Amino acid sequence: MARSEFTCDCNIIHQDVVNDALSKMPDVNTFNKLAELFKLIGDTTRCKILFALDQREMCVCDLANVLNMTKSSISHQLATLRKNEIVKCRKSGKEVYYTLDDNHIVELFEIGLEHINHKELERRKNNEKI
Amino acid sequence: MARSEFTCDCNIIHQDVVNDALSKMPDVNTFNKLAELFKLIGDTTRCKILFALDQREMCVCDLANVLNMTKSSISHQLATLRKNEIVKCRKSGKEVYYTLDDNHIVELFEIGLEHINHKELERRKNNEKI
DNA sequence: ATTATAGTTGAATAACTATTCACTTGTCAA
DNA sequence: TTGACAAGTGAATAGTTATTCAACTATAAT
Repeated sequence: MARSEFTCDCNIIHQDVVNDALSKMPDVNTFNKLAELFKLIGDTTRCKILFALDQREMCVCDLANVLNMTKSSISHQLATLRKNEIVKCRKSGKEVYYTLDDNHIVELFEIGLEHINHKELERRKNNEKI
Repeated sequence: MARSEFTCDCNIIHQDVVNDALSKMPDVNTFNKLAELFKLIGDTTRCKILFALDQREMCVCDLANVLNMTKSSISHQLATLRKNEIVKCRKSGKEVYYTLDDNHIVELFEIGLEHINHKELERRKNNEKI
Protein backbone atom coordinates (compact mmCIF):
# COMPACT_ATOMS: atom_id res chain seq x y z
CA MET A 1 0.00 0.00 0.00
CA ALA A 2 2.18 2.80 -1.27
CA ARG A 3 -0.64 5.25 -0.87
CA SER A 4 -0.73 5.29 2.92
CA GLU A 5 3.01 5.39 3.38
CA PHE A 6 3.13 9.05 2.51
CA THR A 7 0.21 11.02 3.89
CA CYS A 8 -1.17 8.71 6.55
CA ASP A 9 0.86 8.64 9.74
CA CYS A 10 -0.04 5.19 11.02
CA ASN A 11 0.11 1.50 10.22
CA ILE A 12 -2.89 -0.36 8.94
CA ILE A 13 -4.35 -2.32 11.81
CA HIS A 14 -7.28 -3.92 10.03
CA GLN A 15 -6.21 -4.36 6.43
CA ASP A 16 -9.44 -6.15 5.49
CA VAL A 17 -11.66 -3.44 6.98
CA VAL A 18 -9.73 -0.71 5.19
CA ASN A 19 -9.75 -2.51 1.84
CA ASP A 20 -13.43 -3.28 2.09
CA ALA A 21 -14.30 0.32 2.90
CA LEU A 22 -12.07 1.60 0.09
CA SER A 23 -13.80 -0.62 -2.44
CA LYS A 24 -17.21 0.72 -1.44
CA MET A 25 -16.36 4.42 -1.23
CA PRO A 26 -17.89 6.58 -3.98
CA ASP A 27 -15.46 8.67 -6.01
CA VAL A 28 -14.09 11.99 -4.74
CA ASN A 29 -16.30 13.99 -7.07
CA THR A 30 -19.46 12.54 -5.56
CA PHE A 31 -18.30 13.41 -2.06
CA ASN A 32 -17.43 16.93 -3.11
CA LYS A 33 -20.83 17.51 -4.67
CA LEU A 34 -22.61 15.95 -1.70
CA ALA A 35 -20.71 18.09 0.79
CA GLU A 36 -21.30 21.15 -1.40
CA LEU A 37 -25.04 20.51 -1.37
CA PHE A 38 -25.22 20.18 2.41
CA LYS A 39 -22.96 23.16 2.92
CA LEU A 40 -25.39 25.16 0.80
CA ILE A 41 -28.27 24.37 3.14
CA GLY A 42 -26.02 24.59 6.18
CA ASP A 43 -26.37 28.32 6.71
CA THR A 44 -29.03 30.00 8.83
CA THR A 45 -29.74 32.77 6.34
CA ARG A 46 -30.07 30.40 3.39
CA CYS A 47 -32.19 28.01 5.47
CA LYS A 48 -34.60 30.87 6.18
CA ILE A 49 -34.68 31.95 2.55
CA LEU A 50 -35.47 28.43 1.39
CA PHE A 51 -38.14 28.01 4.04
CA ALA A 52 -39.78 31.29 3.01
CA LEU A 53 -39.65 30.41 -0.69
CA ASP A 54 -41.19 27.04 0.08
CA GLN A 55 -44.32 28.95 1.17
CA ARG A 56 -44.55 31.00 -2.00
CA GLU A 57 -42.79 33.10 -4.61
CA MET A 58 -41.13 36.21 -3.20
CA CYS A 59 -39.15 39.22 -4.39
CA VAL A 60 -35.83 40.25 -2.87
CA CYS A 61 -37.50 43.00 -0.89
CA ASP A 62 -40.02 40.61 0.63
CA LEU A 63 -37.23 38.28 1.69
CA ALA A 64 -35.22 41.18 3.12
CA ASN A 65 -38.23 42.11 5.24
CA VAL A 66 -38.99 38.57 6.34
CA LEU A 67 -35.38 37.94 7.36
CA ASN A 68 -34.86 41.50 8.56
CA MET A 69 -31.66 41.86 6.56
CA THR A 70 -30.34 44.13 3.82
CA LYS A 71 -31.25 43.62 0.17
CA SER A 72 -27.58 43.26 -0.67
CA SER A 73 -27.02 40.45 1.74
CA ILE A 74 -30.09 38.59 0.53
CA SER A 75 -29.14 39.17 -3.08
CA HIS A 76 -25.68 37.71 -2.54
CA GLN A 77 -27.15 34.60 -1.01
CA LEU A 78 -29.75 34.29 -3.76
CA ALA A 79 -26.93 34.48 -6.29
CA THR A 80 -25.18 31.47 -4.77
CA LEU A 81 -28.45 29.57 -4.54
CA ARG A 82 -29.14 30.40 -8.20
CA LYS A 83 -25.68 29.29 -9.32
CA ASN A 84 -26.30 25.95 -7.66
CA GLU A 85 -29.75 25.62 -9.19
CA ILE A 86 -31.54 25.63 -5.88
CA VAL A 87 -33.69 28.65 -6.72
CA LYS A 88 -34.80 30.23 -9.98
CA CYS A 89 -36.18 33.68 -10.73
CA ARG A 90 -38.40 35.67 -13.06
CA LYS A 91 -38.33 39.38 -13.63
CA SER A 92 -41.48 41.51 -13.53
CA GLY A 93 -41.06 45.27 -13.76
CA LYS A 94 -38.58 46.43 -11.19
CA GLU A 95 -38.95 43.31 -9.10
CA VAL A 96 -37.33 39.91 -9.36
CA TYR A 97 -39.38 37.04 -8.03
CA TYR A 98 -37.69 33.94 -6.69
CA THR A 99 -38.99 30.39 -6.30
CA LEU A 100 -37.47 27.04 -5.36
CA ASP A 101 -35.95 25.35 -8.38
CA ASP A 102 -35.91 21.92 -6.85
CA ASN A 103 -38.24 20.35 -4.33
CA HIS A 104 -35.69 17.74 -3.30
CA ILE A 105 -34.27 20.41 -1.04
CA VAL A 106 -37.51 20.67 0.90
CA GLU A 107 -37.43 16.93 1.43
CA LEU A 108 -33.95 17.24 2.91
CA PHE A 109 -35.22 20.08 5.07
CA GLU A 110 -38.03 18.03 6.49
CA ILE A 111 -35.85 15.08 7.39
CA GLY A 112 -33.40 17.47 9.01
CA LEU A 113 -36.20 18.95 11.12
CA GLU A 114 -37.35 15.46 12.03
CA HIS A 115 -33.86 14.65 13.25
CA ILE A 116 -33.73 17.77 15.39
CA ASN A 117 -37.14 17.12 16.91
CA HIS A 118 -36.17 13.53 17.58
CA LYS A 119 -33.02 14.63 19.41
CA GLU A 120 -35.00 17.19 21.40
CA LEU A 121 -37.50 14.55 22.50
CA GLU A 122 -34.70 12.24 23.55
CA ARG A 123 -33.10 15.01 25.57
CA ARG A 124 -36.36 15.72 27.37
CA LYS A 125 -36.89 12.04 28.16
CA ASN A 126 -33.44 11.87 29.74
CA ASN A 127 -34.13 14.98 31.82
CA GLU A 128 -37.31 13.43 33.18
CA LYS A 129 -35.41 10.36 34.33
CA ILE A 130 -33.14 12.53 36.48
CA MET B 1 -43.55 47.81 11.36
CA ALA B 2 -40.85 49.26 13.53
CA ARG B 3 -38.72 46.20 13.02
CA SER B 4 -37.90 46.76 9.39
CA GLU B 5 -37.15 50.45 9.79
CA PHE B 6 -33.80 49.73 11.34
CA THR B 7 -31.97 46.83 9.76
CA CYS B 8 -33.84 46.29 6.52
CA ASP B 9 -33.04 48.87 3.85
CA CYS B 10 -36.27 48.76 1.81
CA ASN B 11 -40.00 49.35 2.00
CA ILE B 12 -42.43 46.51 2.29
CA ILE B 13 -43.94 45.89 -1.11
CA HIS B 14 -46.19 43.00 -0.27
CA GLN B 15 -47.23 43.46 3.32
CA ASP B 16 -49.53 40.44 3.25
CA VAL B 17 -46.87 38.13 1.83
CA VAL B 18 -44.34 39.25 4.42
CA ASN B 19 -46.76 38.90 7.34
CA ASP B 20 -47.90 35.50 6.21
CA ALA B 21 -44.33 34.24 5.87
CA LEU B 22 -43.38 35.68 9.26
CA SER B 23 -46.27 33.91 10.95
CA LYS B 24 -45.17 30.58 9.51
CA MET B 25 -41.43 30.85 10.14
CA PRO B 26 -40.06 28.52 12.84
CA ASP B 27 -38.15 30.20 15.65
CA VAL B 28 -34.52 31.26 15.32
CA ASN B 29 -33.29 28.37 17.43
CA THR B 30 -34.77 25.81 15.08
CA PHE B 31 -33.08 27.42 12.10
CA ASN B 32 -29.78 27.55 13.91
CA LYS B 33 -29.93 23.88 14.81
CA LEU B 34 -31.04 22.92 11.32
CA ALA B 35 -28.23 24.88 9.69
CA GLU B 36 -25.78 23.44 12.19
CA LEU B 37 -26.82 19.90 11.29
CA PHE B 38 -26.39 20.45 7.56
CA LYS B 39 -23.12 22.29 8.06
CA LEU B 40 -21.91 19.25 9.97
CA ILE B 41 -22.52 16.99 6.99
CA GLY B 42 -21.44 19.67 4.55
CA ASP B 43 -17.74 18.86 4.64
CA THR B 44 -15.99 16.39 2.36
CA THR B 45 -13.90 14.83 5.10
CA ARG B 46 -16.83 14.36 7.45
CA CYS B 47 -18.97 13.02 4.60
CA LYS B 48 -16.35 10.37 3.94
CA ILE B 49 -16.05 9.48 7.62
CA LEU B 50 -19.81 9.07 7.95
CA PHE B 51 -19.98 7.00 4.78
CA ALA B 52 -17.20 4.72 6.03
CA LEU B 53 -18.80 4.32 9.46
CA ASP B 54 -22.09 3.49 7.81
CA GLN B 55 -20.39 0.33 6.49
CA ARG B 56 -19.08 -0.75 9.86
CA GLU B 57 -17.36 0.18 13.10
CA MET B 58 -13.84 1.56 12.63
CA CYS B 59 -10.94 2.81 14.71
CA VAL B 60 -9.23 6.14 14.09
CA CYS B 61 -6.36 4.42 12.34
CA ASP B 62 -8.67 2.61 9.94
CA LEU B 63 -10.38 5.88 9.06
CA ALA B 64 -7.03 7.61 8.61
CA ASN B 65 -6.05 4.90 6.14
CA VAL B 66 -9.36 4.91 4.29
CA LEU B 67 -9.34 8.70 3.90
CA ASN B 68 -5.57 8.85 3.50
CA MET B 69 -5.25 11.55 6.12
CA THR B 70 -3.44 12.00 9.45
CA LYS B 71 -4.81 10.54 12.66
CA SER B 72 -4.84 14.02 14.19
CA SER B 73 -7.03 15.44 11.46
CA ILE B 74 -9.47 12.55 11.69
CA SER B 75 -9.49 12.76 15.47
CA HIS B 76 -10.40 16.44 15.38
CA GLN B 77 -13.30 15.78 13.04
CA LEU B 78 -14.47 12.82 15.12
CA ALA B 79 -14.48 15.09 18.17
CA THR B 80 -16.88 17.53 16.51
CA LEU B 81 -19.06 14.68 15.29
CA ARG B 82 -19.10 13.24 18.81
CA LYS B 83 -19.98 16.59 20.39
CA ASN B 84 -22.95 16.79 18.07
CA GLU B 85 -24.03 13.22 18.79
CA ILE B 86 -23.55 12.05 15.23
CA VAL B 87 -21.05 9.35 16.16
CA LYS B 88 -20.32 7.45 19.35
CA CYS B 89 -17.29 5.44 20.40
CA ARG B 90 -16.11 2.58 22.57
CA LYS B 91 -12.59 1.97 23.80
CA SER B 92 -10.87 -1.38 23.44
CA GLY B 93 -7.25 -1.59 24.44
CA LYS B 94 -5.26 1.08 22.66
CA GLU B 95 -7.90 1.56 20.00
CA VAL B 96 -11.08 3.63 20.00
CA TYR B 97 -13.84 2.31 17.78
CA TYR B 98 -16.38 4.64 16.27
CA THR B 99 -19.90 3.99 14.99
CA LEU B 100 -22.77 6.16 13.79
CA ASP B 101 -24.87 7.37 16.69
CA ASP B 102 -27.90 8.17 14.61
CA ASN B 103 -29.17 6.59 11.42
CA HIS B 104 -31.18 9.66 10.45
CA ILE B 105 -27.94 11.00 9.07
CA VAL B 106 -27.68 8.15 6.58
CA GLU B 107 -31.20 8.92 5.41
CA LEU B 108 -30.17 12.52 4.74
CA PHE B 109 -27.12 11.21 2.94
CA GLU B 110 -29.16 9.04 0.62
CA ILE B 111 -31.59 11.78 -0.35
CA GLY B 112 -28.65 14.08 -0.97
CA LEU B 113 -27.10 11.50 -3.30
CA GLU B 114 -30.44 11.10 -5.05
CA HIS B 115 -30.56 14.83 -5.63
CA ILE B 116 -27.07 14.86 -7.11
CA ASN B 117 -27.79 11.91 -9.38
CA HIS B 118 -31.04 13.53 -10.48
CA LYS B 119 -29.21 16.75 -11.39
CA GLU B 120 -26.55 14.77 -13.24
CA LEU B 121 -29.17 12.94 -15.31
CA GLU B 122 -30.88 16.22 -16.17
CA ARG B 123 -27.60 17.69 -17.28
CA ARG B 124 -26.89 14.73 -19.58
CA LYS B 125 -30.36 14.93 -21.09
CA ASN B 126 -29.80 18.58 -21.92
CA ASN B 127 -26.43 17.79 -23.49
CA GLU B 128 -28.04 15.18 -25.75
CA LYS B 129 -30.55 17.72 -27.03
CA ILE B 130 -27.71 19.96 -28.24
C1' DA C 1 -35.43 64.29 -18.38
C1' DT C 2 -35.32 63.56 -13.66
C1' DT C 3 -36.06 61.16 -9.53
C1' DA C 4 -36.89 57.15 -6.84
C1' DT C 5 -36.59 52.50 -6.05
C1' DA C 6 -35.50 47.20 -6.89
C1' DG C 7 -31.89 44.58 -7.52
C1' DT C 8 -26.98 43.27 -8.60
C1' DT C 9 -22.10 43.26 -7.97
C1' DG C 10 -17.00 43.71 -6.66
C1' DA C 11 -13.99 44.64 -3.06
C1' DA C 12 -12.95 44.70 1.77
C1' DT C 13 -13.45 43.11 6.33
C1' DA C 14 -14.29 40.09 9.97
C1' DA C 15 -15.44 35.72 11.57
C1' DC C 16 -15.06 31.01 11.15
C1' DT C 17 -12.88 26.48 10.37
C1' DA C 18 -10.00 22.51 8.47
C1' DT C 19 -5.52 21.00 8.76
C1' DT C 20 -0.90 20.89 10.65
C1' DC C 21 2.40 20.66 14.27
C1' DA C 22 4.08 19.59 18.57
C1' DC C 23 3.04 17.59 22.64
C1' DT C 24 0.51 14.61 26.02
C1' DT C 25 -2.05 10.56 27.74
C1' DG C 26 -2.98 5.80 28.09
C1' DT C 27 -2.24 1.07 26.97
C1' DC C 28 0.31 -2.95 25.45
C1' DA C 29 4.49 -5.78 24.94
C1' DA C 30 9.19 -6.86 25.73
C1' DT D 1 10.43 -0.03 33.52
C1' DT D 2 10.98 1.23 29.03
C1' DG D 3 9.74 1.74 24.27
C1' DA D 4 6.22 1.82 20.84
C1' DC D 5 2.03 3.17 19.20
C1' DA D 6 -3.16 4.70 19.21
C1' DA D 7 -5.55 8.58 20.15
C1' DG D 8 -6.60 13.21 21.86
C1' DT D 9 -5.66 18.17 22.18
C1' DG D 10 -4.30 23.29 22.15
C1' DA D 11 -2.31 26.69 19.36
C1' DA D 12 -1.15 28.42 14.89
C1' DT D 13 -1.90 28.88 10.07
C1' DA D 14 -4.20 29.17 5.86
C1' DG D 15 -8.19 29.10 3.38
C1' DT D 16 -12.99 30.07 3.09
C1' DT D 17 -17.14 32.85 3.46
C1' DA D 18 -21.06 35.95 5.24
C1' DT D 19 -21.96 40.62 5.59
C1' DT D 20 -21.09 45.44 4.71
C1' DC D 21 -20.21 49.26 1.83
C1' DA D 22 -20.26 51.81 -2.16
C1' DA D 23 -21.05 51.84 -6.63
C1' DC D 24 -23.93 50.61 -10.59
C1' DT D 25 -27.99 49.09 -13.84
C1' DA D 26 -32.71 48.96 -14.99
C1' DT D 27 -37.35 50.08 -14.60
C1' DA D 28 -41.36 53.02 -13.35
C1' DA D 29 -43.52 57.34 -12.23
C1' DT D 30 -43.79 62.33 -12.17
